[in-house]
Amino acid sequence: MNSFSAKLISWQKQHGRHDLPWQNTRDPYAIWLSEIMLQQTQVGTVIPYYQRFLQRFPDVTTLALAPLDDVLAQWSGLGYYSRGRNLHRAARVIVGDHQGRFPGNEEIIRQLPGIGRSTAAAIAVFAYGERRAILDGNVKRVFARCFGIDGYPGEKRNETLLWRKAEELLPPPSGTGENQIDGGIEAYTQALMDLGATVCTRGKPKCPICPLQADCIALRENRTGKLPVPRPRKLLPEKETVLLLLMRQGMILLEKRPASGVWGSLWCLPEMPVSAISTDYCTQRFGMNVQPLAQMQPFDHTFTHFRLRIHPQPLQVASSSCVTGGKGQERVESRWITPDEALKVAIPSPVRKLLIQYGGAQPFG
DNA sequence: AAAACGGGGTA
DNA sequence: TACCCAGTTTT
Repeated sequence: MNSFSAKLISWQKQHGRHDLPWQNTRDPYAIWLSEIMLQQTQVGTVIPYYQRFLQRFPDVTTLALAPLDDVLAQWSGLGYYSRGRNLHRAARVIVGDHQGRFPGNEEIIRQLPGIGRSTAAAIAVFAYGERRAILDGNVKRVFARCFGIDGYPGEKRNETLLWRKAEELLPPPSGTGENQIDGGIEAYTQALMDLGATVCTRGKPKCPICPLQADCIALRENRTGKLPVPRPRKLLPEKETVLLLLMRQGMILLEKRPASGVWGSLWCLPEMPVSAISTDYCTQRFGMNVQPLAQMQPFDHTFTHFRLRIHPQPLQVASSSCVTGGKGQERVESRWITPDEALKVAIPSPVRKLLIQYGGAQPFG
């Protein structure tokens, strides 16, 4: 047992998290679900979704047989809907290609959609006790500080180094040592995650209570604030758009976005160029007679690659309007829906915010 | 306003 | 393989 893993395992037993809903199970399906939900989403947010999801889809077959729309409805509000789509796709692969049994080892797990190297390793560790290295954002931060790794961890060279570290530091295979602790790989893996989430945090790390404080290069050199080094900055282009809140008899119009590009396949408010005049635009595009309603504040939504300034435009649709379509448009799927129902389908977060905000300010309709 | 975050897609 | 992309929250 090397001292690094020994320290972490013993820390985990005393100070780690032990009562998360997906701990204390060996069901690979439940563990898989938790790992996917935990990508890019914090524990506290995940828990209620995780429990609801498992109730509705208790096993992989139930999930595979369900319509995608039902899956995305359960996912609604969690964001990153491609995770939900991949989850559903993977469930169908498991039922179609693996007789409905969750793949029994890391190599096969990793071939499923939505599962990369780190996620596959985490599932294999917690479900099967396989001895595999994980390397998620938390682990990268812990390692970058502890070993004083200079340079952006996403860079190829550093990433290779980090993966090598991650594998070297694994507790030794069970059955080989005298002080082998049972469940070592699980406790070790959980320790790395918990340490990154609760102690070795991005800002204000709690170094005085860290089990690695004696080893940590960043701490010794007073560089915890400098490591890991941030991703190189790029200038963000700015774009602007108008989102139309078309109201008609208490319903609002949503459109399905194209599968590729921003907000792919999500339900969204109709978009209009800022240069257009809303009344003209709606006549042309939808064949609707509309009247502008109360002004709303523009706000920014930041993507990784650009900043989008959104101008919300509420519009009252004359009930006499023809609502079945305008001229020359490709057929985009669209639906009138009550704002309450809209919040239950897969919508991007700025649209969600807008609906909540508008619903709070005005009674819909 | 910046940083993070893990996987997918494409050249 | 080496890029670049997407979507959202936290700090």
